[in-house]
Amino acid sequence: MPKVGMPEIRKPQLVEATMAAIDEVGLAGASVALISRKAGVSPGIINHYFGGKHGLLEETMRSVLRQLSHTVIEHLASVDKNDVPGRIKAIVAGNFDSYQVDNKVVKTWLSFWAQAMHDPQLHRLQRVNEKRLLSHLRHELKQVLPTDKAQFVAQGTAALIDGIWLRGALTPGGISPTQAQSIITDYLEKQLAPYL
Amino acid sequence: MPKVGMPEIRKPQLVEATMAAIDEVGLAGASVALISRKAGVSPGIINHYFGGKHGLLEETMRSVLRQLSHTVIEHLASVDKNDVPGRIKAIVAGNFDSYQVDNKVVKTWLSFWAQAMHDPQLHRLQRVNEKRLLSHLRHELKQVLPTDKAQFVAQGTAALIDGIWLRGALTPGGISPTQAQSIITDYLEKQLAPYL
Amino acid sequence: MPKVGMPEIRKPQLVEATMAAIDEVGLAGASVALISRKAGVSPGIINHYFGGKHGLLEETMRSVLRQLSHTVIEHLASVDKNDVPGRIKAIVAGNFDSYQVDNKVVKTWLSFWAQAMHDPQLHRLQRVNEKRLLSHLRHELKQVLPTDKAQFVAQGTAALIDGIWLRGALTPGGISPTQAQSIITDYLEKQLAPYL
Amino acid sequence: MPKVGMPEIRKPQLVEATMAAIDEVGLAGASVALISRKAGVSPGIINHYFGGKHGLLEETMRSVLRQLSHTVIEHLASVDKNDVPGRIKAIVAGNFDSYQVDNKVVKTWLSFWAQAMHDPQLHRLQRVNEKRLLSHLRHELKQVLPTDKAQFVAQGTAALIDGIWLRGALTPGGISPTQAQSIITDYLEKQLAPYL
DNA sequence: GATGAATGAGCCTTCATTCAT
DNA sequence: AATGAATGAAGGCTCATTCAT
Repeated sequence: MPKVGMPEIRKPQLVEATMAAIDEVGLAGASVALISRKAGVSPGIINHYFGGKHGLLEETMRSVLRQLSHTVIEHLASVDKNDVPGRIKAIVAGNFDSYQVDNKVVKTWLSFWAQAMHDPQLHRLQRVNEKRLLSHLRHELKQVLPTDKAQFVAQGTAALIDGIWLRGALTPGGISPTQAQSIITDYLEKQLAPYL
Repeated sequence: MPKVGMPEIRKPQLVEATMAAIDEVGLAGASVALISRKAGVSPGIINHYFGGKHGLLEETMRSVLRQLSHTVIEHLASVDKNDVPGRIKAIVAGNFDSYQVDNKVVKTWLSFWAQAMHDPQLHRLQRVNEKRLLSHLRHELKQVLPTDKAQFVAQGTAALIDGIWLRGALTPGGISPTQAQSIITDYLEKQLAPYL
Repeated sequence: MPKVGMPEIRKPQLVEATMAAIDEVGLAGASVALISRKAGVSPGIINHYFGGKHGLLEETMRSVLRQLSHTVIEHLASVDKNDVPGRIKAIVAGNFDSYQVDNKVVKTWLSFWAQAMHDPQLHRLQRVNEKRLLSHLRHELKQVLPTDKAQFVAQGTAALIDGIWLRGALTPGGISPTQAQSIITDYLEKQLAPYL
Repeated sequence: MPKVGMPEIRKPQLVEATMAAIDEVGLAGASVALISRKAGVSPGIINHYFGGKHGLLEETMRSVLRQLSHTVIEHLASVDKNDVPGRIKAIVAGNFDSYQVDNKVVKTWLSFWAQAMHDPQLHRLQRVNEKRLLSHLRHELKQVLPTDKAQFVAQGTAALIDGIWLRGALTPGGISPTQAQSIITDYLEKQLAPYL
C-alpha cells in the first residue's frame, strides 16, 4: 500500500528548498544535490516528482507567481471597486507585500528573470506575469483616464514597481516597501490629479 | 621578441565574444570553450589574459559599465550646466543610448545583475554603478529642488530607468528608447513643474 | 532502497587500482581517469567515496601503513616476550614481508614518501609510521641495552631497514628479503653481543 | 654578433632554479613557468637550452650527482691510501657534506629517486650513482676484508647512508651529519675490528 | 639569443540523471 | 515511494611546448 498524498507534501517541500538554495548560493549553485539535501530527501526524487531539475525550477517560478497573484487579489478584495486610486495602491501594495520582498523570494525572482531570457518556458511565465500587472493597472486606470493615457500611466507604474524592486534586490537592506509606496503613490497622484 | 600589443587586441576581442555568448546561450551556458571559440582563440588564453573565467566576466561587466559612463558623460557634455531638465534628459538618454539597448548588452547586464547577488566583486561594481546614476541625478536636481525632494525624485527617476530597462529585457522587440524617454520626461515635468 | 554495502566493496577496489596505477605509470601519471578505468568504475565515483583524488591517495597510503602495522604485529605475536633478538628479527621480518616487498607496494610507498615532503597530511602519516618503527625497536632493545644505547641501535636498525628498502626500490630484481635480514641480523648480533 | 658563453651562464642558473622550485613546491608543482620565473628568464628558453622540461630535469639530477661525486673525491684526496677506516669515513663524510644535506638538495634527490622508478633515463643515472657508492666502499673494504665480507659490509654501509638520509628527508630538522657519522662509524668499527 | 603570446591536450571535479534495490 | 550508488559528459584550469617576432 503506497503512501498517499505524498506528492502534495513533497512538492512544496522541494519548491521551498529550491528557493532556500537560490537564496544561499544563487541559481547557478543550486544543484539537485544541494536542493534535495535541504529538503531532506534523496536527489533521485526530484526526477520522480518533477521529471527533472527543469521541472522543479519551473514549478518554483510558478509558485512565486501564484503567490504574487493571490496577494494582489487579496489586497484588491478589500477595496471598493470604484476607488481607483485605492485599487491601484492595493496592486502596488500587493507587489511589495512582506512575502514578495522576502530576500529569498526576491533573489529567486531575479534569478529566474535573467534565466528566462534563454529559457522559453520561463520566458512565457514571466511574460504572462508582466502582462498581468500591466493589464490590472490599465483596467483600473481606464475608469478615470482616457485609454491612451491609461496605458501610458500603467507602463510608468509597472516600470516603477519593477525598477524599485530591481534596485532593491542588490541593496544590502533589501527593499523598503514604505519608500516604494511613497514614490509610486506620488507618481499616481500627479498623474491622476487633473482627472479627479 | 614576442608579438607586442596583443593584450590590447585580445582583451576587447574576448570581452566582445563573452557578450555574444551570453546573448546567445545565457551566462550559464557561456562556457570558456564557447567564448574562446567565438573569439577564434584557444581556451587557454582566457587564463593567460584574465587569470580565469571570473576575471573575464568581471572585465566584461566593467566594460559595459565603462561604456555607459562614457555615453552619459558625452550626452551631458553638450547640455548647458544650468539647463536642469535638459541635463537630466541627457542622463536618461545616455542610459537608453543605442549601445545600451543593444540586445546583447541588455542580456549581459541583466545576467550580471542576477549573478551579482552571489558574487561580491560583481556586487561591488553593480553598487557603484547604481549609486553613480542616483548621484548624477541628485546632483542636477538639487539645483532646482530642495535636498529631500531631489533625493526623492532621483530615486523615482532611477527606478523608472531601471524598470523600463528590466521590462524591456524580456520584451521580444526589446527596449523602445522613445517610449522610455517619454515616460520619464513626463515624470520629470510633473515633478519639476512647481519649482520652475 | 539503494545497493547497500557498496562502500566496503568500492573503497578497497579503488585503493588497489591506485597502487596498480602508481606501479605502472608513477604517482604523477596516476590520473583519476586511469585509476577509475583500472577499477572498472566511472571517474566520478572517486569523489563520491573519497571526496576527491587527494582523499583516495591518503586512503591508499593509510592502507599500506595499516598493512605494515598488521604484519609486524602478527610477526611479533608468535615470538616470546623475552626473546629480544627474536622480537627484533620479527619486526624486521614484518618490514620485509612478501606484501611489503611487492613491487607495487614499494613503488607506492616511495612515491608517497617523496610526495609527503610537500603534503602536510601525507607527511603526518609518514612521520607516525617512522616513529612507530623506531618506538617498536627501542621498546625491545631497552630490555637488554641501556636507554642511550637502545636509542642508538634502534636508529641504526631503522636506517638499515629503510636504506635496504630504498635501494631495493630501484633495483631491477626488487628487494631481497633474505639478504636484508642477513645484513640486519648481523648488525644486531654485533650490537647485542656484549650484553647477552 | 651573438652573445657568447650564454649557455654556460644560463644552464646552471636554470638548474639552480629547478632545485629551488622543487624545494618549494615539489617536483609535481615545479612547472616550467615557475622555474623560468625563478631564474628570471622566459619559459621558452628551457626548450632552447635543454630541448624540453625533461632535459632540464635530467641535467639537474646530473648536477646533483656530479656534486656528490666531487665532494666524495675531495674528501678521499686528503686521506692516506692505506688508511681503510679513514677512507671509508671520508666516503661517508662526503655523503653527508653540507651541500648534500642542504634541504633543497635532499628534496630534489628524493623527488628524482621516486621519479626514477618510472623514467628510464633518471633510472640509469640513479643506478650508476648507487653502484658507484657500493663500488667505492667495496674497493676500500677489500683491502682488509675477504671479498664476500667486503661486499656484505659495503651493502650494509650503503644502506645505512641511504636509510639515514631517507629518514632525515622527512624529519623537520633535516639530517644530522654528526649522528649519521656516529652510527656508521660504529657499524664499521664492529665490522672491521676482527680484521685489524 | 630571447621573448611571451598562443596552443590544445589533459587534468580534477561537478552535476543531472538513471536504475537496482 | 524512495533511496543513493553509479554514470559520463562537460566544466574550468594547468601546462609543456611552439613560433612569430
